[in-house]
Amino acid sequence: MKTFLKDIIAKPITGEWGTDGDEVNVLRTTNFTNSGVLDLSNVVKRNIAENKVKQKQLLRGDIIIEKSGGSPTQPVGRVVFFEEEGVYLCNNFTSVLRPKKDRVEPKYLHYLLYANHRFGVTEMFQNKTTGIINLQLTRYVNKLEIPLPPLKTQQRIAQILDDATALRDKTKQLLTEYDLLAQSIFLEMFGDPVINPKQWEKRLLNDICGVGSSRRVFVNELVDEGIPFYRGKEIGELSVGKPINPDLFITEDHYNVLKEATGVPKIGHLLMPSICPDGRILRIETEDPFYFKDGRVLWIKVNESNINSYYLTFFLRELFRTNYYNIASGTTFAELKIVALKKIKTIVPPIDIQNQFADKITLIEQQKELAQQELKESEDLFNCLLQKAFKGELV
DNA sequence: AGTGGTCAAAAGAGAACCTA
DNA sequence: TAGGTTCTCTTTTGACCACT
Repeated sequence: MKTFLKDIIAKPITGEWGTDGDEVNVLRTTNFTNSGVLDLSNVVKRNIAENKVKQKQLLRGDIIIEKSGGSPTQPVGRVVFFEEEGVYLCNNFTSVLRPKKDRVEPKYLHYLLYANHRFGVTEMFQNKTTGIINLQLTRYVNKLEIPLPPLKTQQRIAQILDDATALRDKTKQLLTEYDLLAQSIFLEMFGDPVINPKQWEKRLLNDICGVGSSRRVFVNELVDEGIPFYRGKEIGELSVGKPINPDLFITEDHYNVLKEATGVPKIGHLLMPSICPDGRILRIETEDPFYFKDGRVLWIKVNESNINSYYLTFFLRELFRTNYYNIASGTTFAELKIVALKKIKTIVPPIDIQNQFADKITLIEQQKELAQQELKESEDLFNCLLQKAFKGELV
C-alpha cells in the first residue's frame, strides 16, 4: 500500500531564527550529519518568544528536514531524526516533519526520507538558483509517495535498519579506537616528541633522510590518462597509503624522465601536504607508480638504516599535531617550508626499539584492514536494506 | 634550468536575515 | 512564511620571483 507523505505527517513546522541570546537550543544544518543522526557538538542558543517555543518545540520522533543548503555535489533535503530530551527548536533553513504515530512508525519514515535523499529523489524537488539550493517542501510533502505496510511491519523494518546502523557504527568506532591505540602506544614508548622525556638522541631530519619535494610538472604537461599525478589535497586524502581515483595524469615517458632525475616515491617514503596542521602524513604502501606536485607536497625519502619509517610517521604526526604552528611559517597562512622540515630535531631512539614499535603498528594496521573490510560489508548491507525498504520490498 | 619561497587569486565552505 | 544572497573565513593552487 502506498500513501502520500502529507497524509501521514502533521503540517510541517517551520524553523525560527530567534534573536541573540541564550534561552533555547536552536538546531542548524551544521548539526546535520550525512548519516541521519544529529551532531550536538555545536548547538547555538538563541532567544525565542515563549508562544513560539510552545508551538515549535521539537518532540521525540520528529524528523528535521533541510530546506536550504546542499551543494553542487550534494542535493538538499537531508533529514535527521530527533530523539533528545530538553527544549530544542530548529532554524529557518529546516522544517520539522511530525509523523502521525497511529499511521506511521517515525523511525521507518525517517529511513525512507533518508533513502529519498540518498537515492536522489529530493533532487527532483529542488529549486536551483545561482547560489544555494532550496527544497520545494510543499510540493515534496504533497506529491511524495511512500510505501506503507502495516505498522507492525514498519516497526520491524525500522528495527532491521537500526540494527544495521548499529553494526556499521560499531565497526567505525573500532577503527577510531585502533588509531587511538596506535597513538597511545607511541606516546607510551617514546613520550612527547618535543619534551623527549626519555632523553634519546636528537638529530636533524635532513641528516638521516632525504628531504625535499618533487620536480616541477607544468600544467600543460598534464594529460588525460597515464601515470596518476596527485596534488597536495589528494596526498592528504591518501591516508592509508593507497591510491585514490586520480584526476590528473602525466605520460609514461615523462614519468620515466622524472624517475631518472629525482627518483620516485617508494614504499616507506613519507609524503605530506605542506599545509597540514592536523598531521596528515602518508607512508607510501603501494608500488603502483604515481608522481605529485612540487612545492605543496613534501617528500621524505626515509633511509631505513637510520630510522624506521613507521616510527618516523608517528613521530612527525604527533609533532605536527601539537606544534605545527611553531614550525610552519608564512604571511597569508602557515605553511611548512622544506628548510623548516629539514631542521626538525628528530628523536632517534635505538633502532631495535623503533622496530618493536613498528611491529606493533603493523599488527594494528592488519586489524584495521580487517575492520575496514567489515565496515565496507556492513555499509553494503545497510545500503542494500535501505534500498529494499525504499522500494517497498523489505516486507 | 632547476628549486625553493612567497603572494594572492580562486575556490570552497559555512553562517547569518531580510523582504515580498 | 517561503525563498533568495552575501559575507567571511579557510583552503587550495597557479604564478612569479629569487637564488643557486
